[in-house]
Amino acid sequence: MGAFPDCPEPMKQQLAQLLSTAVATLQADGALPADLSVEIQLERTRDRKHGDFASNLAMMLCKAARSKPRDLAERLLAALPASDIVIRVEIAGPGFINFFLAPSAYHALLQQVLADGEKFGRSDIGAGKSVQVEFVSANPTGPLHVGHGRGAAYGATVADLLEAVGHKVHREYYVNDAGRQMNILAASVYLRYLDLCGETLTFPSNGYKGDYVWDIGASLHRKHGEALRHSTDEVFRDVTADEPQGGDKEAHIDDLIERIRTLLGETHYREVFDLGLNAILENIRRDLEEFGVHYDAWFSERSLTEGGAVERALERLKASGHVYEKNGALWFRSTDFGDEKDRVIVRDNGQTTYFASDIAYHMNKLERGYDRVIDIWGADHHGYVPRVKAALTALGDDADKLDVLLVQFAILYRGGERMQMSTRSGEFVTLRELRHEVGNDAARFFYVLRKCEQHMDFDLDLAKSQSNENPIYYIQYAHARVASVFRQLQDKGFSWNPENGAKHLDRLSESHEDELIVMLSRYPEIVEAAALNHEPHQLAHYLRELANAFHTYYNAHQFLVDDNDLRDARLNLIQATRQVIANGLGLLGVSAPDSM
RNA sequence: GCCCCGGUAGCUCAGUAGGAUAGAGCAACGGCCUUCUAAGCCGUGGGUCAGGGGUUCGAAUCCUCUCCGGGGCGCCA
Repeated sequence: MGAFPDCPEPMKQQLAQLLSTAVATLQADGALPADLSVEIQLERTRDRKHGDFASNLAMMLCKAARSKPRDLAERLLAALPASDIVIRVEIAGPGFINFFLAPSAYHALLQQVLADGEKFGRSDIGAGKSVQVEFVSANPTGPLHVGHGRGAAYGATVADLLEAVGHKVHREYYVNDAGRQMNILAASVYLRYLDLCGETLTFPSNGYKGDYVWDIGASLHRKHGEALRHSTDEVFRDVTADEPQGGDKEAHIDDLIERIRTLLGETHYREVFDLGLNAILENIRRDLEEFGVHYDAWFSERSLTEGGAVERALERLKASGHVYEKNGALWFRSTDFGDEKDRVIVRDNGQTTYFASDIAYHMNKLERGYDRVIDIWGADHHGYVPRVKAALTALGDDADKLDVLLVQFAILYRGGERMQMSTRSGEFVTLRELRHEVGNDAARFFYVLRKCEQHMDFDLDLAKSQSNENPIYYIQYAHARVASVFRQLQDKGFSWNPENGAKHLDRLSESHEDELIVMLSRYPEIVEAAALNHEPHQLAHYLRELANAFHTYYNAHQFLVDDNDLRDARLNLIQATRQVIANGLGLLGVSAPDSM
């Protein structure tokens, strides 16, 4: 443990070490095949009658040993080296090896929590490996809505967890600042501007209808007055009819974009475009920042095109021989790599597709030398995974370095009715509204309470009306209660002597105390599992259990007792509890208040 | 049609790379505040783990089929 030379190996690792020594001994004796590679499995027991940790090792190896599980367990037990932290080992059931830990092991752990403080639970098992995590990356065509919130909370927490276990994490937002959607936004802004100039027009059915588009149109008007105004007749001349008028909504908006572009000229058009882009991007940035979601980089899609990266990616693909021309377009033969069909990378009109940019982007990510690259996408993009991996493989890159984590939708209900989440129609609940309604803490916690592949039903009315019953308050309350106890210390004429407490931890003999200490000792294992499996919900659930153990203890026993030794020992315990809750909530981006 | 995710208590969900008698919250019911914050605690009831078949010492967990729900299958991004 290079980063923390003072802290002993976690209990679990120590026990695993004992078992592997025993296995090696049996292998030397010929009781087990020498070439057998053994993976030690140890797990927390569900019932303390079975000790603290259990291993199914004997049952796993009984075939290789040509022996009954219980017999093998006996031999393993005999070969087990002595250890300070183990008080007893038993064989139980079909052949489980159950470890009972010494109280001193738990007492040492308690002191370690106090000594490590906010570092407790962190580790360096990530060994400094670099990981890039890209998440949210919503198109800057409108404010973030509650659907994006899940990706934001999940991505931020996964990133923080990975950092906590020793990875070097780079958080990135991919800004889709090129492409058709942004042009539609620019056109929408311009049309709202014309409206404010006094023009009468029918807004395209495919335009962005949200109120924020009016706002951007208004700031365009403030800046330029009527200088950019063109008559409705001029703008809509020769434009394909919109769908409600019996035409084609896609052609209608595309024609409008071209028309507006021509009328404004490239400079002014770009100005309108950038005004929309920057206004929305700034809004998104602030929103995420307020949500406790921070980025190291905002990566522009346009920079890929302008910097020649797309061109370079296409050249490399061509050189790989997996590209062909058909119907005037350029295709990538992704079927060579298991994709279900080939994909266009340059359209017949000469424009590169979004996919082409994405190939260039992922090429760029790998060129930056990360050990791992994690993309967090909405589940609706799942079909996209094979083609991106196919492209990386075709480029000669290691596609296995890329992990795509798919986050299922949060389905929003209000008044029992399902709500649509369409940026285009302007009908959506923004992330900001949600944060204001239920608070940042509750929102962050709620989003990571379920594993990412689980669909999420989110009843807004319920979240609002029951905000006091949200589990987050239960956890925060436990933290506040500890703080409150310490505030009461002086009022009662006591003081806390942690050194004295450390000397009398054996006074913590109540079953509630025992259970709480065991819960605390699990924390490093939980952080590790949550990080490596990208499952923040494990930490969220753990914290609830920890809070439960604390509340139960709180109700059963008085901490501020007259007995100095017992009082100090109990204060050590609850201070450690407070520390672990604060650390865990911190990793989830949730505050740990001292009073509520 | 093909692909991805899900189906566990009335509701919302956990179940740790198969492990010992299936858990929690909410909802329901019954208790606990002259004592460190009752946003709390204690207790009760509630389940053919969607269904069939298979794999093995052992399956909610792995394989397979069926049924149900959500999403995806563009020269859109």
